[in-house]
Amino acid sequence: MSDDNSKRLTIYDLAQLAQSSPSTVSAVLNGTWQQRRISHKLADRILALAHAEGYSINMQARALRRERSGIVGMIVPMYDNRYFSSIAQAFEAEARRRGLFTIVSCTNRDPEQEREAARMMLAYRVEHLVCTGATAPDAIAEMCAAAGVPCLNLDLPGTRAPSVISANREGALRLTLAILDRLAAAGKPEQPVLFIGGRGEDHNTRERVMGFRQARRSRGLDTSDTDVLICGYEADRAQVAFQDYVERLGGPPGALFINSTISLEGIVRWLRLRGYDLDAIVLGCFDWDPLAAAFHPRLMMARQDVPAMIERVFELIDEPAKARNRRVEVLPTLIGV
Amino acid sequence: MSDDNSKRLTIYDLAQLAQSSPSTVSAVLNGTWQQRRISHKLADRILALAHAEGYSINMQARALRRERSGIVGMIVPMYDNRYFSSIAQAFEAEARRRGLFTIVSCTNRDPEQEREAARMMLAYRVEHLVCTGATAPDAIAEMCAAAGVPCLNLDLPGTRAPSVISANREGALRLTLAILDRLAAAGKPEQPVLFIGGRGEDHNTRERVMGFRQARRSRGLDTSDTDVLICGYEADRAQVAFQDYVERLGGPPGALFINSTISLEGIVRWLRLRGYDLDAIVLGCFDWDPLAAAFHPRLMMARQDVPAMIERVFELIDEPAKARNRRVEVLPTLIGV
DNA sequence: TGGTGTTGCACAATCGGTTGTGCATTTTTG
DNA sequence: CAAAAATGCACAACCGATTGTGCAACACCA
Repeated sequence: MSDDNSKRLTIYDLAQLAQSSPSTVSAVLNGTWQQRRISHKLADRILALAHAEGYSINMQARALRRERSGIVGMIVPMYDNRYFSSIAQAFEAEARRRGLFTIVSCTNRDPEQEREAARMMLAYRVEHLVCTGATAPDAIAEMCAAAGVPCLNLDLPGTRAPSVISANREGALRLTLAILDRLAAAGKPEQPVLFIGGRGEDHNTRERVMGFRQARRSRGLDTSDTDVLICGYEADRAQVAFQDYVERLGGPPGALFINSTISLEGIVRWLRLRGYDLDAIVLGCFDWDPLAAAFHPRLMMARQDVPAMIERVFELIDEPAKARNRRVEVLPTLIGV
Repeated sequence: MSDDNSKRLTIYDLAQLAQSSPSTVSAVLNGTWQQRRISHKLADRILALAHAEGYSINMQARALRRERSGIVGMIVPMYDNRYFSSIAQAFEAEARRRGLFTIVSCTNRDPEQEREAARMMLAYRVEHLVCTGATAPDAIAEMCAAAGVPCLNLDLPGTRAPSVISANREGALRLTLAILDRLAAAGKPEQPVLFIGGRGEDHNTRERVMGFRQARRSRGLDTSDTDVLICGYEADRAQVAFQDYVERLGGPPGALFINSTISLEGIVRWLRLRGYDLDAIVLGCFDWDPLAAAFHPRLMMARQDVPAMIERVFELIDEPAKARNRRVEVLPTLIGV
């Protein structure tokens, strides 16, 4: 190890130590030395020296000169949720495989924070920006367009950028059918089924409601507006809305289509605290959580296929031409049916 | 908006447009223009121009010249876990408040990936590096030391860097006491209590086992080695180890101290699939998950105090002198007791 | 032996901000 | 009204890597 008495080692320092030139050192260290006809001997010497002295390249300098940062950015609403965190994790893993460095920002579903995060990412000259669960994806898409940076939406449709989303309608349809089957098997096919959770402005929620209604219609059931509670995702909201519903109905519905694990939390908490037997109610949740599955094996879940979605994202990244405002849908898989 | 016909706008372009000089533009844009006695009028004109043209600073250039990146790095083993993801989220939020940009890497508890992530972070010239749940924290600390970058450990003690950890022993002691109380209240104080999950090389696990034993000793109970199953954290491992234990014992123990929500997943899955009533077993878990709480209100959990831990981390960052290999412990809070 | 080709490397410009310094103007002071 | 001080800005040298280009030295061929 070198003495770190003052500054970090640069290629100029190495050049001096190796009695060579900065350009040669640079070529050796970035692997282009063969093209530059640097002798094997000198290359070895420089590599050994760099290693011995603990040289670390300065990525800012490289990025500046190359006019390529090697960074991809991702904006997520939050981490502490199995869905978004697995998205971030899968994205980072795939980016790493491609030699790209990932930066992720968490914007709490706040449009202002989203804009600010996008601004920073563009300032760091990300080569691609992927937005997940943003509230204002088009604003970000426009910033990216102005900067000439390709932008993708994940889990949300944007009008101004290509997007990869779950097949929300089809997934919801299948989940609903599974719920109805379970209800019929339990001998109570006529009991009410409640759709709860999500937001009205949210495209995913709207699609899922449509799938829900469509599935019921295919079974000859009509869906009253009072059986669709779009109360927000938050656990507490869902809990309050559900309690209202149960009080109006005089008891819990026969089955529930719960639109996210967050809402599931509120519903289950309420049911358990009131002493209801979860096994007596058919539960389906659009989204997946392994702990929920462990606690309630009969819980049906539409698990969004994160690995496949990330794969599609990179396919769109690879072929920007093909991507032109396309929308790719990925079918979630049903768990516990 | 400008025509983005070719490249991104630079301060040189702005200087030309404003009939001024790059240094003036730079000063105006980074807020030091008053010190440089730039007139208010000119500053306003340049700001308006920059805004109109959608100028975005190049952080690589700034970082290179300033020799300060404004970036802090964090290494976590994984995201898709409530504990680590909330750590990442809290860290990013606090860093943002301080005008720092955060980059997080997820290294899957793999020492090689950890080294690689640290190397990259140092190449990006992070100003601080915080390691959480790393398997080889000291290796990273040494890399940082060689680079002259302050390094902190979070949730793990390192010998070569200051660290912030949960008060594992005290937390485990309190959780165990709560478990024993619950067991006594259920009228079966003599039933076996099993400690399960975690890794032997893991400092946190060792401390928690000590707290567990200590609590039992304080109640006059001895702890047999067969009642401590250090089988790894993974759900499947815990499940298999637990099944073995139950088969040896001829039935489930009266109570369980489960060392992580990951292990909890395996245990609960097994119990439920075998048809056991969770309410008949006293369950305590070192770590917290809101969905688990919803499904099983009587589950006791030691919730690690992430906000407080992050606060301590930044205190150590602020006062490097004070930090000198200190170890700060933060008491987890008991949920559901 | 002179010309051509190849090998092996160094030079210097460049990426886009930052910042110490210098120098005209203008204003203030005695 | 001259000297001193303040104002307002531009110049140019960086930061550390990349890369087009140039040019010795040597090999090869006729």
